[in-house]
Amino acid sequence: MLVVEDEPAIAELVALYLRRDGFGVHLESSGDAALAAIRSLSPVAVVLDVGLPVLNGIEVCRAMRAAGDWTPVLFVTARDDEVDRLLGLELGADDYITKPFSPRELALRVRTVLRRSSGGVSDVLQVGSVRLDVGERRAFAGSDEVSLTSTEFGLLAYLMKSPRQVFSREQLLSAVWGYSSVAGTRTVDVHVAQLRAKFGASSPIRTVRGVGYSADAS
Amino acid sequence: MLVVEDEPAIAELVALYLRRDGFGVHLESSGDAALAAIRSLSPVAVVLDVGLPVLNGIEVCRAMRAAGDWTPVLFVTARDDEVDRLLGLELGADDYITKPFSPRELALRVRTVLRRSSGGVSDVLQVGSVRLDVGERRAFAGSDEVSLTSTEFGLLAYLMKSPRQVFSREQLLSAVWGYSSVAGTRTVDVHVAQLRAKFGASSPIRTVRGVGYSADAS
DNA sequence: CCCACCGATTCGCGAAATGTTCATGGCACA
DNA sequence: TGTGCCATGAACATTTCGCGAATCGGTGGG
Repeated sequence: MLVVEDEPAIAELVALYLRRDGFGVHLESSGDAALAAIRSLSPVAVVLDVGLPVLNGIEVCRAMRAAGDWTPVLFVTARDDEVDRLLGLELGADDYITKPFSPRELALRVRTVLRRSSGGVSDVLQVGSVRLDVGERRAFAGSDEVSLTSTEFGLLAYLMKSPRQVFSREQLLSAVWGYSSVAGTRTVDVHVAQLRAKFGASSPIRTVRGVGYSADAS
Repeated sequence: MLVVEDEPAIAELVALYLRRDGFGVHLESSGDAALAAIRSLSPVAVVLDVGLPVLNGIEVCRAMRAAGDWTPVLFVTARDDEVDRLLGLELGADDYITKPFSPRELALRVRTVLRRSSGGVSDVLQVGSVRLDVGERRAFAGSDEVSLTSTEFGLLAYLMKSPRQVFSREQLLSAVWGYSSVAGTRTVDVHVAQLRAKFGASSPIRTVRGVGYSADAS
């Protein structure tokens, strides 16, 4: 997954959410660097800001297509009038999203674009007997479905994306709740408790005293 | 394969994608030239822009049908209300797609149209006990027919094309209402409520709080 | 054995998302 | 031109969820 965006703050935020959804993310800030990266990295999809300086997103996409590269592209546009330009010309895109967007929305669209272009592979996470279908937003304990809220799902998904890796409460807050969150670190505990209650004995969340939590089979 | 489109940029792009899919593509930019080309080339299918100057797409199709030519036609329309006109006129259209469209989507539909016209298979979507005949635009709950408006049908069909996949309200608006739609996201809710009311207990629409909706059996 | 610290759990409030109803206005069709 | 259907958004009802505070439990060090 390649993200091309010249505003570092936005780029970081987007990367954060995509990584949380299990994508390997590489960042670029200019059009020509993007083209080089696309050639060398062969990403599964490209998130492309239209308003790049010098070589803009549309031109990058056109160059890719002209070179025979059909990697899925998702455009990010700043304003509605840019949308109109998109509408007329660049049908080479697979989807677009308008700023300001919620990172969650972006991640959803990326998955949709990938599913459309690659024939319906939905990404499934599994740790122990717990299974998470990210595309369908469903959770299972063995064969029983467990109903999770949005936050619970995001938290569990983030942990399960990196099994056995330990995350601090602060890490989890910024990753799952976002940078602008005002929630206290105790809130993480509450949701962990909630998850454990819902999964019972098969709960995959391990406490690492003095450090944080991790998703683990045992 | 004949593509009739008066905007050169779009025509070129569409041709690019169709050729990539192995079709031989011929381009025309006006209605009367299209009719001549159809007679002389006998294409396997025609991609026809509704908004052509002078002789528009609908008239071209009507002329073809009147002349006994039942070559599959895929309409490209700029707006949803044109869709209604298409359906109301009950032309021999085999499918339609709204601008702006993803070229991938177009290629997909062309293949579907060709398959249908050669094998006579009408595509039917089914989730749980709800069945949607896309070709005839009819909906059924079990064996009972349910009467849907065109917006309701479009929404339900889009959801059922990707069962269990979750779509945000924004995604649904883009896909069903069109990119240039100005409708608010709550409008989606209203139509979901309509569909649920019409299908009652067998409603296939699942709410995913904080994310959106999906079509689902359970 | 006691104390301090950390984590687990419960509870209630406030906020946000969703469901539903209704009035308006536009558009197609007669 | 009149009629009726339907999309739309506002308004209201309802449910759900996030969050912090308080309490309880457990663990390890002194």
